[in-house]
Amino acid sequence: MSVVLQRLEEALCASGRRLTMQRRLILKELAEADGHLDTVALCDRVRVGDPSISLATVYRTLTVLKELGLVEEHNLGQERSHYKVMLGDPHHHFVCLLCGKVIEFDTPLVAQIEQELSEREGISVVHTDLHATGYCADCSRAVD
Amino acid sequence: MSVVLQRLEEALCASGRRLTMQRRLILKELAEADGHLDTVALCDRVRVGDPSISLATVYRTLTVLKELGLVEEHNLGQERSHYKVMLGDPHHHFVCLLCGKVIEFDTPLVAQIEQELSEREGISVVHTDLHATGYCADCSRAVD
DNA sequence: GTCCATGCAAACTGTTTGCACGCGC
DNA sequence: GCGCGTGCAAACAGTTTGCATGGAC
Repeated sequence: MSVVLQRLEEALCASGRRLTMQRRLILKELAEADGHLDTVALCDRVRVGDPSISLATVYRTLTVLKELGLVEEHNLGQERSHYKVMLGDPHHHFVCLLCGKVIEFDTPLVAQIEQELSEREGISVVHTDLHATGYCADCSRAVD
Repeated sequence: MSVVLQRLEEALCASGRRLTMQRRLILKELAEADGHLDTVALCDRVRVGDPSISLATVYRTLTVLKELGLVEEHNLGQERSHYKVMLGDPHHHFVCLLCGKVIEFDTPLVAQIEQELSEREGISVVHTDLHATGYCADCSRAVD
């Protein structure tokens, strides 16, 4: 069992909520997903373990996880919301305007911006979210 | 008539689309709104000028404006999408978590990030939106 | 045994679309 | 006059919720 899954389960129990089989499966898939999952994709993967799990349960579990700050919801311009486990390094997103592909990246320049901003404005930056849009390599070629 | 409104109307005409009364009203409200507007707020304001304008028209017009790159859609975690006119220099936002104050800023580092990202991933970045949160100078002092 | 969590289906909300009419060009 | 743009209402998609049952504690 991965350490991420373990931490998710512990946090859920610590909040006084019950660790049901459905939640266990949902946490497992979230922990194993390396990228973002939307609600339907998550539900599909969870149903491999138990086909009777309903989409409503997935939504309710995600709501709980958001409340606990264990998971982050992103609206990247697509039809459905995407969710990602927040344990791990912060990162940013590039979304292709044509095919919707999401590329995650991180760069020390963001920290540099935060520092510059803090000094210039006398503010205290807690979190920075960078969202780039454009055309991915494949779609750039297709346009030519 | 503001220069922003004028540029919006010109851009719409230049794209070969018709400048109807409804679109005129929608562009006017978008140009006058200093902050972000969601679809319903925009429709309400437009209906002051003409109560018969439908929400569908607002959505259709916003879709056109998005296609032309005149307006940007933001999903800031709220129920509805927000839209903002994109004319003028690009800039980014810092929002104070306590008092809600918004500080607009720009930094060459963002362009640097775009370039780095383009080269590393082989992508073509069209637009980058940076959204920082934290505590403004006043609120930082209040917390101490 | 208590009561939270679930499955189901229906309700809800934001957004899109089909259609006939009307207006910009 | 042609054809895009509009209003209306219905359709749609994602998400939430009411209710009775079942399982975690």
